[in-house]
Amino acid sequence: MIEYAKELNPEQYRVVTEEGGPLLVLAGAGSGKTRTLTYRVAHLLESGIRPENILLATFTNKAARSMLNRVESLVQHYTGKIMGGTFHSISHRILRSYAFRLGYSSSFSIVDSEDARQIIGSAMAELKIDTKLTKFPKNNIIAEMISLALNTETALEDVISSRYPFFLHLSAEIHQIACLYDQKKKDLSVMDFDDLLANCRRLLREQPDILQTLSRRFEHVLVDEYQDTNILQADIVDLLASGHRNLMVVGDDSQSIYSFRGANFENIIHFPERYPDCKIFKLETNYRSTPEILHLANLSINNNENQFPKALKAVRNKGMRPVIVSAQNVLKQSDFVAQRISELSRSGVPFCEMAVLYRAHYHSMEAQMEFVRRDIPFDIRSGIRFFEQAHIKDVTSYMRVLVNPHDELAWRRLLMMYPKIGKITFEKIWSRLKKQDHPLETLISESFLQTAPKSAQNGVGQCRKTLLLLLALDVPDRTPEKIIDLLLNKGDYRTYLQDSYSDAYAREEDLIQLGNFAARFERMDDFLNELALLTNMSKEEEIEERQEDKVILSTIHQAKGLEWSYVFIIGCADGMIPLERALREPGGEEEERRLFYVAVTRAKDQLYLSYPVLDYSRSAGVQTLCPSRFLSEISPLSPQDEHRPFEQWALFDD
DNA sequence: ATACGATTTTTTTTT
DNA sequence: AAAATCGTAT
Repeated sequence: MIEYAKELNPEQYRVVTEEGGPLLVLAGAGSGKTRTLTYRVAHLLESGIRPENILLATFTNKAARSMLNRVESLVQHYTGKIMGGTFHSISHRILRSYAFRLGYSSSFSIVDSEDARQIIGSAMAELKIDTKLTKFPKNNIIAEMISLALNTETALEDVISSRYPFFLHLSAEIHQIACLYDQKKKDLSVMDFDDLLANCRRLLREQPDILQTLSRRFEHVLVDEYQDTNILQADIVDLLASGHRNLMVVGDDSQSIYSFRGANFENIIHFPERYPDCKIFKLETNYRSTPEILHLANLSINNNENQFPKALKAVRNKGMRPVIVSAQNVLKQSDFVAQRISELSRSGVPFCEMAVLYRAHYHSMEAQMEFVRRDIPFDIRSGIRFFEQAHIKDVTSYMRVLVNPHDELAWRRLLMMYPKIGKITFEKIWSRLKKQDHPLETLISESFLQTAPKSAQNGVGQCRKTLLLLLALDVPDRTPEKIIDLLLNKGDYRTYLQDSYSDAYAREEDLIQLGNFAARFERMDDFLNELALLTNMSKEEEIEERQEDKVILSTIHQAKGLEWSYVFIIGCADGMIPLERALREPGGEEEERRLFYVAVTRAKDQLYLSYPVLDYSRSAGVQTLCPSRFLSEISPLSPQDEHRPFEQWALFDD
């Protein structure tokens, strides 16, 4: 038996042991939110709820996994599985069973954003839209518009007029593209990320029997990071909880940082209106940070109008005041960070207790170089995601055509790797292939080779050879691991890698790791579908959960929910955070301030805020930067004042 | 006509 | 660093 009263504080204890019904938990940063949630699940299990009757929606799959692992170690013996994961992965699993009720094949596949962009691109080509004559938005911008319209439930026209007013005159064309995009997805039998949510909601809304089955199955619904849900996700939750109303949502409106993808923190603000009988709990004791760090965080977030009033209380002993460092330029800034990290390391702090956070990936470039130069071990949690890298997508496209020979996007990627096959030649080949019942067999037939476009025959021949090798594998042997091995050692992919990339060897290692990772899945199509939803983790995270002693470099977004003893926030200049571009969005400044708040509250012991005075960008040239408004607005006092929430360090040249 | 290499631009955040 | 664009070679 777990001794709840001993292991939890009174605030947490009440949440954990509260009966069912709608519950809203406002959990400030560092208040033990995850702990509360895990103990609540444990408590439900101990009170006799069966695991399969619990649904736990989290913001990342990793968060769900680690929470469920913790539950498992709390409650020793339980069998069955709790359904946990992101809304996307939960929706995905639901749709696997019921997509046929919406007219989809139950073997639909998931396209990631790159694939989605491709489809939109081909829709644009098909509509003969001239992207040259009039300045037409690029396909990724169109994708953004369509996605935002769906996730915020606004008409495409309204999204364009509020966020992309300069393209308003093109909204008719854009609308056409969106329709054709939808059509194409249906024809290809694929869903994009948004479709997963939209279709799941539609299923629950339109099919009362399914809603009944599912809402009876999930007797208790728990939602983490509720402030980052969008309307679709909130609706899905409401629907699933519509019978029993055992719904607990946990979140912190001050940490809502995903409005760019449709998250609406009003979901959490208006929760009490949607559930007038809900009970509201507040977790306001911060165990993480020193009072000095918390003071700075509180001062900053108080500049936001739109929020629940809250007062985070620090319980830790006094520590060091946060430090502001102004460096002449980005190089000096990374110099300082690296220098300080070395000093801390020499004084015995492990690297993994330190993190460098920034607003945008490209802010971290100089720091990366400096760390390499000084041999500081580090791990980057931003930039191109592991599963989205070209070589990963290359080898999985072989797997995709084996699983589904009608997968146009996979064929496209695969064929275009071969010499003399570009966009046009692919279209020619595909226009013949797609009419076939068995495209794979057709492509490897002798006769097809002869009728292929002359210049491409060599390429098609090579491709055919490789595919024949793959097909020679017995079906039980056709695992990702074996396929990767074969492509590298017998096929031509290793040569291709070496010809195309300077870091071919590192990419080869990635592929081996991918093979290991894939071994977790029983079926290859499961693996391929999950892949699209897993794109977010760095390889170490996802593939091998090894904890290494490395400094973490991360965007603030990816740092959500994590903590380190020593945190460096670089680029604390106006224009970098708040990012100039983000300020143009409605509500942009407040969202950026929340982002800053999230960054600051990651720190346990020491917080360093640095910014470069001079910055160079190709578009604007050399620019003088000011300290972030989030710093200047909380320090009206003179620099010498002892009551400033931070102290300022000067850098000296060596 | 097409592929492909060189050059230029362009960077938010992510399921 | 990657994508988009441009110019050249085939």
